[in-house]
Amino acid sequence: MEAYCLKCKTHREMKDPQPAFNARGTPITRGVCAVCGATMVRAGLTPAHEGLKPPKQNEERQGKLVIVESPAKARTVGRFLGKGFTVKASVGHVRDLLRSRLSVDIENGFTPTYTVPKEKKEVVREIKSLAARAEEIYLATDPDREGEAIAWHLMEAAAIDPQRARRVTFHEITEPAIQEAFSHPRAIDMNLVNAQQARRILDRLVGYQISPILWEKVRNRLSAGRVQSVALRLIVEREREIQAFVPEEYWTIAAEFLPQGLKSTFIARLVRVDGEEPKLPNEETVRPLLLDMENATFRIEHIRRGERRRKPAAPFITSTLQQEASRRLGFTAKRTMALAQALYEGVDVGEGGSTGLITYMRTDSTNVSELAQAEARRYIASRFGNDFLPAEPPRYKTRAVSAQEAHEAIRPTSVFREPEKVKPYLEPAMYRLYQLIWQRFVASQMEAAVYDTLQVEISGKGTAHAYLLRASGSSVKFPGFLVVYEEARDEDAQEEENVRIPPQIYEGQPQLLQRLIPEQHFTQPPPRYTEASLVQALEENGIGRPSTYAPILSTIQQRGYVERVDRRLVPTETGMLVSDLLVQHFPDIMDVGFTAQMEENLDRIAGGEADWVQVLREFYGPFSQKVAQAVREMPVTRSEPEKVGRLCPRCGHDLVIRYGRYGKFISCSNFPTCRYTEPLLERIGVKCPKDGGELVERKSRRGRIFYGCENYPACDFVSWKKPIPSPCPKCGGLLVLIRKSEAQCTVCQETFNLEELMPVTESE
DNA sequence: CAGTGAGCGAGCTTCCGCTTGACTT
Repeated sequence: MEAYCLKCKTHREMKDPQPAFNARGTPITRGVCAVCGATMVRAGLTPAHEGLKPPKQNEERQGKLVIVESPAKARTVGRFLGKGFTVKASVGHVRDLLRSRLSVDIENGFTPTYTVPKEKKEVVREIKSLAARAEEIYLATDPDREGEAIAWHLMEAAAIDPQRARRVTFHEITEPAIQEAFSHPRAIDMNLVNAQQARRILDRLVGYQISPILWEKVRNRLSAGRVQSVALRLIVEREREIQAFVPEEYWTIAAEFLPQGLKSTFIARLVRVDGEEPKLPNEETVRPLLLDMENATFRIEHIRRGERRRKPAAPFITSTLQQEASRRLGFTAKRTMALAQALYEGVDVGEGGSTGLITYMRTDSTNVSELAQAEARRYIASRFGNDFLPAEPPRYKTRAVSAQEAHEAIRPTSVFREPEKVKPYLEPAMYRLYQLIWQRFVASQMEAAVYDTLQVEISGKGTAHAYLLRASGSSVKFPGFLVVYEEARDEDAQEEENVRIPPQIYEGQPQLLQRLIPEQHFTQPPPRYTEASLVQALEENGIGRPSTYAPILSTIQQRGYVERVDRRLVPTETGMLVSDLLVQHFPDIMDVGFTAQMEENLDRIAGGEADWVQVLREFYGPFSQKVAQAVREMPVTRSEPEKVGRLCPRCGHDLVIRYGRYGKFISCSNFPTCRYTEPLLERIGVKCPKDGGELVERKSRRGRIFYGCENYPACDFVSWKKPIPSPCPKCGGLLVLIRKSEAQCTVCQETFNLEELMPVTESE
């Protein structure tokens, strides 16, 4: 008998043919290839099958198969379900459009062609074989649009009979939630799946039709997309605001008073002159007021005592975790997510085996399971006392409009695993992130902090004007959650006024003016985005998802649209150019409201009120017009590659700077005839301490920047930290930057402030 | 992640979202 051999890729003779039935009851013949020995299967009924009976399916099939998305989740769910259940992970999506092709048949109702990518073949194969033998199949992927689509793709790719596919969903990995879910299985919701398909196809059309225009008009390898291009636009627009900003001078006046009969003073600020808010644009307007105030008489007009309650922040979701880890720990979004992933997957903390320390880290929900709330309340009561326990567990509203709330908030899996207890088992960075998550969660379940507030108004009578000054202060009356955690202040936020005011003051009390404090200020431009504040802006507009915030930041930097300078995102020339071109030719897609509008349509598809093909059609009609117009009208700004000013040592043509996958490099302008290349080395204007050669910026194999001598390999001087031109004032050694404005000597280890070192700061 | 340190490359590129490895491209 002949059969097709997968290994030989042709028909071969089959050795040892055995009649059998496959898991679905189809008659087959199994054997081995006579040439290569690989296992062969050939379908079809043969005379040899006579007398054999196909296995009775329901007797053959046994056990229950459950599929979730994440392997770590599979372990936990497996523990709760116990014997009789096999829990497998799909490890995310199992099918997608090809990367190398559009894979969308626009003419035929936007029909997508899905493929199982190479790295997912094994997962699908295993699930397929388990599903064929299982008595019951539960698709327990995440309870959101993507999860529903993954369930459907699994069914398609692993040949699961729709009649047998039971869809179950749970929003938290707790025993009651899982039991509840399994008692109410349902069919796959094709409306939800279609909403996801519409999203996927729209993103593919936008990305794959706009990007090539940029290759043609601007530069190769550029990209555009519904999410990344709007993120870029935000950064570019902020930069323009900063560039256009004209600082305005203004002045403030504060006064230090000694309350009559007391010994300690306090400071109040001037808020009214003759009942009006004072306008103080320059020193000329300030001086006459100062002269008049110096001889004025002051007394306390009004004292307002009050109480202010401050509630704890909600437990973390992905965006707030990234923001807080950036502010407090200085982590990039990427690093935060890698550390959180490790905490989620589990660490050996001496409890036998590996223990998952936190719940899932890609979430947009602040919900907390009742079990975790109850546990936190027990912990708080025993550790801090009942005063610190609110009457009811607090509920936190999810801010983002487009939140899908498929998971819980990010919290420790048990509050009883205190940071100090697990510290010995964790890397320092992991420990610090765990501590942050633990503290934030415990605080979120605690009582509000209570402050005593005090506001004092002081009136002043001068010869020319009447004055009103104000001072406010507060003191903690009951710390509440503050004993555990306080949210970090944003670097860009205004300091809240808090003045120490002597408590024995009273209304009508005369105040002796000690001194006047005039201060010159200038209005400030809005700050550049940090990774954290950009993520916040994206989230507020419903752009991107928890799983994509960190990758988006990487993409716009990799494309050369944006650079990070001192943790701030600064657009490059290319970034500004591309953003402007896209805004001009694709104003709809570049609108920050585009995603929200798309989401509305997706919701209508999911709710059965709209047809997904129709939604795509309505989008694509106008969009394809814009694409055609952009192809025709977008100006070509492809610039000639910049000349280096040297000639190619091999063929004598000009050397030019080109952009490769890993950034700029030098090559011959006569490419492809001449293939000469060399790395582009940027001098930093500092001489090598070893041989006096120029120091240059280089990149390690892993992409990190370091500084070395241009004479390498003859000279092997290297430094991770950036050397600066001025020598150590103490020993003359080489100084390197250890912080933004601090340098350290590589010889005597002395540290110096940059300003005291260099009257002329280095030019960037 | 922590420690890490000197290539390659170009024209064949690209999207967003879901998830981990397998190893640095």
